[in-house]
Amino acid sequence: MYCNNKNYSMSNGRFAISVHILTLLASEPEQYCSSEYLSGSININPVLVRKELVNLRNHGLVISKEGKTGGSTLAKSAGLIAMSDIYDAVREKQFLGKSINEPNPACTIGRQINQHLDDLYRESERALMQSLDKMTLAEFLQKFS
Amino acid sequence: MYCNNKNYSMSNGRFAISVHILTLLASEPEQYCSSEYLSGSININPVLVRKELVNLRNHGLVISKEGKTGGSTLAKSAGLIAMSDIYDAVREKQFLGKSINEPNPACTIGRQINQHLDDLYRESERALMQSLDKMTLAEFLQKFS
DNA sequence: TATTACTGAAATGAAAATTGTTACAGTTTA
DNA sequence: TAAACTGTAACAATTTTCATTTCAGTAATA
Repeated sequence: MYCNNKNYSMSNGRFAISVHILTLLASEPEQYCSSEYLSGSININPVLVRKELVNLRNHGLVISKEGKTGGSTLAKSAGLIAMSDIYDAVREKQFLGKSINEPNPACTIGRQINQHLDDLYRESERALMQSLDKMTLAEFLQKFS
Repeated sequence: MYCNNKNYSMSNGRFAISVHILTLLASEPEQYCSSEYLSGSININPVLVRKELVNLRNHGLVISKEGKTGGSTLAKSAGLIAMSDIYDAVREKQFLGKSINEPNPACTIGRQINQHLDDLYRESERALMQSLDKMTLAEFLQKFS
């Protein structure tokens, strides 16, 4: 849908942070939550929250409003957002990673390994996505008592 | 089986590097390959290769021999090594990651999110492993012409 | 219309993680 | 004893991640 390959490299906290943001928004439907409020629960800097919100917005998961009383809210019902949508929004590069350096093209193995890793990753990421398809944000929220 | 949580944090190139190492070893059965040779194909520092070999050895995937004519070789037939075994060897922490900071325990969502993320990760990682189970190192090697 | 409370975004810095390098003791072969 | 390796530590360089500051722009509202 949209891809901002600017600064991030799919990795650490981004999925967790986006899930956290969206869960908070889902728990306060009809409300616009400020980045300050969100960052208070996640315990990270509000500017980072706003950066994640840019991405979630670009992927059609949240809507933001500027100005006083501004903030963010879910762009659609939590029942219509799957965990795989969130994964898809934060995903970049290949989830199992590649070596930073180019393998040796003079070597039979080195010359082809990235192609074959790509194939393997594609297949296993598909399995991962299928699993993440099974839970919606609404179902995830229900776990919180 | 074994876990060396010393310096690494499951992430980027390690899976790819370990697959590369093992593919090279599988392509030269009956031989002990030096870390120099392996690093030449991967295009990384031989010391890094030796560090990965420590891990693969600890997980029972390779055997190494010291001294002149030393090097490493597969500990078992490539047909008996699944990609999931390699994933398992390099895996650490949670593959989708957590925020570095502790979420706010005073918040209903913050207090429980890590527990629920754990559950989600466990389930989706199981799906990933099942997918990686399907290919052996021998099958992977066959793709190289 | 001035104030307040937000977002959006850039720029910069600090901290952490990753990768590279050097060095050298120990092992085995010949 | 020399040569060619492994094993490992220590440290440097690089890259990535996360935090902070700052400020322009927007919208509500008193």
